[in-house]
Amino acid sequence: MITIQDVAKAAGVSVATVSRVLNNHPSVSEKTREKVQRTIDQLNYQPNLLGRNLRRSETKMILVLLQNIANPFYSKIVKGMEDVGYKNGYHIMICNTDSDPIKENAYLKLLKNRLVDGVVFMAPVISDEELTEISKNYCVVQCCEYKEFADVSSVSIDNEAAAYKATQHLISQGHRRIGLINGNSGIISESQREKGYKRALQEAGIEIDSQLIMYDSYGYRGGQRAAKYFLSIDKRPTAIFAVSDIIAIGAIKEIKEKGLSVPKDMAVVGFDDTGIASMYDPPLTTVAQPRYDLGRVTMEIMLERIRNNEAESKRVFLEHSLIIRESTVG
Amino acid sequence: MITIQDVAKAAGVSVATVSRVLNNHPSVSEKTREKVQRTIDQLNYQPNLLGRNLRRSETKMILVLLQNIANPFYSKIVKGMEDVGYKNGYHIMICNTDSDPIKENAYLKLLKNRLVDGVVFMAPVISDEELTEISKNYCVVQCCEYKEFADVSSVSIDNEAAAYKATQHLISQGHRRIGLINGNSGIISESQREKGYKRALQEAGIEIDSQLIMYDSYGYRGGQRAAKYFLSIDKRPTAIFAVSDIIAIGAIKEIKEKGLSVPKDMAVVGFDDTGIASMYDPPLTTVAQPRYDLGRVTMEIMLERIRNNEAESKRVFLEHSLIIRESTVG
DNA sequence: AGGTCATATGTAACCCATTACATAGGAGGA
DNA sequence: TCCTCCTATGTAATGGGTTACATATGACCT
Repeated sequence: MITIQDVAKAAGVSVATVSRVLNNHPSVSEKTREKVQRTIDQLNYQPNLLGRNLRRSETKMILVLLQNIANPFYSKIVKGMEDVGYKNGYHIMICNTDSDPIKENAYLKLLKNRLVDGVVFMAPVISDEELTEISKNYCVVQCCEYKEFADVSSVSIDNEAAAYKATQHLISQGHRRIGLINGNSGIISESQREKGYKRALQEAGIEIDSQLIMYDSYGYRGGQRAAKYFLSIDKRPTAIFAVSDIIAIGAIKEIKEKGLSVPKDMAVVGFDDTGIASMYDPPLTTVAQPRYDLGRVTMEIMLERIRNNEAESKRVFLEHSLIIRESTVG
Repeated sequence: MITIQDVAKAAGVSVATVSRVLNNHPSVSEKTREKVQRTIDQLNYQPNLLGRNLRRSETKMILVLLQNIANPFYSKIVKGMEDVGYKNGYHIMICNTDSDPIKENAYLKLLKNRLVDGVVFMAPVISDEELTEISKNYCVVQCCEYKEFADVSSVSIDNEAAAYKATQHLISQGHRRIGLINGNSGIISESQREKGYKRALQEAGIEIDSQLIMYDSYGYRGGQRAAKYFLSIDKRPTAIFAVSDIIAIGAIKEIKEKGLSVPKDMAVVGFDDTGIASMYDPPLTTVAQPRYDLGRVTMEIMLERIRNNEAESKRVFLEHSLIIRESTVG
């Protein structure tokens, strides 16, 4: 392996000068710079970042902890983070936690052991207090899901307002019995979306019927199960608001399988506007999150925090929008 | 920051002894070990991995280069890699290349700069020669897609045989005019699958009609465009083999939109058995790859190579299977 | 000429953990 | 008692950069 020493010797200068050339330090004469650069090129020298990282005590790596990359919701968010990181010389490291606290903890070691300069939590399972504590010593930002009582920056949409808008849309289509298929993993968006759903009903003078609120796992099967239940009850709903596209699609599949039509017999709204929403049959009405920007802003806040460790934590909410497609409008 | 020096001082031993305790070196007396461990716990000392990495010249990180994590095909593969890596103390770093040679090259710097111990290519854009060259000095494995003439280990399925089987299935359903929707990105699976498609036709005594072979970008739109074309030509095909599920779904959407039925008017086969295949309406007949195992085996070969740098490169082919659903069978 | 100052470069400490080698101290045998 | 050998521990070199500080060189001024 070629080291800075080898380059220094070959170029007839000291390692300090080579280092200065590598880092574009101004106090190197043009002549020397050229000579050193030529030697670097000749030897095809690549600085060993392990040495640099140790000395600088930084790695220019950001860890992104998400539940599972299988979730199509994440891809554009990660893209936003990557683009901003890349521009600033940072690399992104994506890791699946499977919402397993043990795994999450294992990855947090990378932070504590200085192998990454910061961590983005997409769905923290750690407690509010621990998260706040970690944030005192390390750079942490939350994206989309966040811990309400943790004093740690977060970037998300206003889930309550988004759910309110989605439910209102169903009401405006004449629906009075509207089912909610919520997740059951205890993340903050669930309770916020339920609040928005309830507020829309209340404001429209519709009584909240706990029979119409189902909790199941995120995913296709959860949607199928919930829809099956809704179709089985006495006064079945005429519309469903599902807190994710995949849940909504599971529900639609179930409804169609029963020989019913979407949206005529049952309207369905999803959430996230993942790729499948527009591809499905019928195309899905859904709440679009500004995914790229969620990632972009998250990374901007992260870099700000890395540069100024004293930066105050903040909550940022980005705009969402309701995308109306054929699953709710005949 | 607490260093090994602090621990040594507090415990009244040398740094060497602390290091030995950290690394479970046998030549430490039980008494000393306990004393040091107590101090470590008391100070909540976390070894700085930057120091360790520099000294050991390894980072226990593996870089996985894929085109884009948005592709649902990857998630289980990555899971397989992670599980094996995790068990062996390795972390996985996922990076999107967008098939951009510049980005790919930038990430390869992480390898050359020693920031990762190895690289998995899921879709190399680099040339066969360069790849072979890199593999001489660094640990590299290819997964799913690979460079045919690069002397670098790879793990994949037999794409030719899989496409042969898929096409044969359509033939067995009585189809004689079978369209192929292939990708146009030049990866090896494209030509292999086309070969398999052609072989199945030839063996069944069906003439190959170049009118029935379309090349478009991977993705929903590509599928739609190709289907639109197939529906417009004179002697339209009665079945389509698409080289990815998303392409197939784009095609189905287009077919249904024209008021035709799948599979009655047009049967469709996809590839990969991604989640959407079973969720779609109709559920999609597709070729399932052993995705978890592809990842698992890839990582096993990687670790083998890391441990024994002299290990020979090899090509591993895992079993695939055709999953028949309603998009081809009434 | 002598002094001041800026520029360019070198020397060596430093980041933190690992480990080869050295050594102290105790056990056991002659 | 003296010697050998083993165990436990310490000392210091090491990995590859970065950078504070020291110094050499030369320009410019009086």
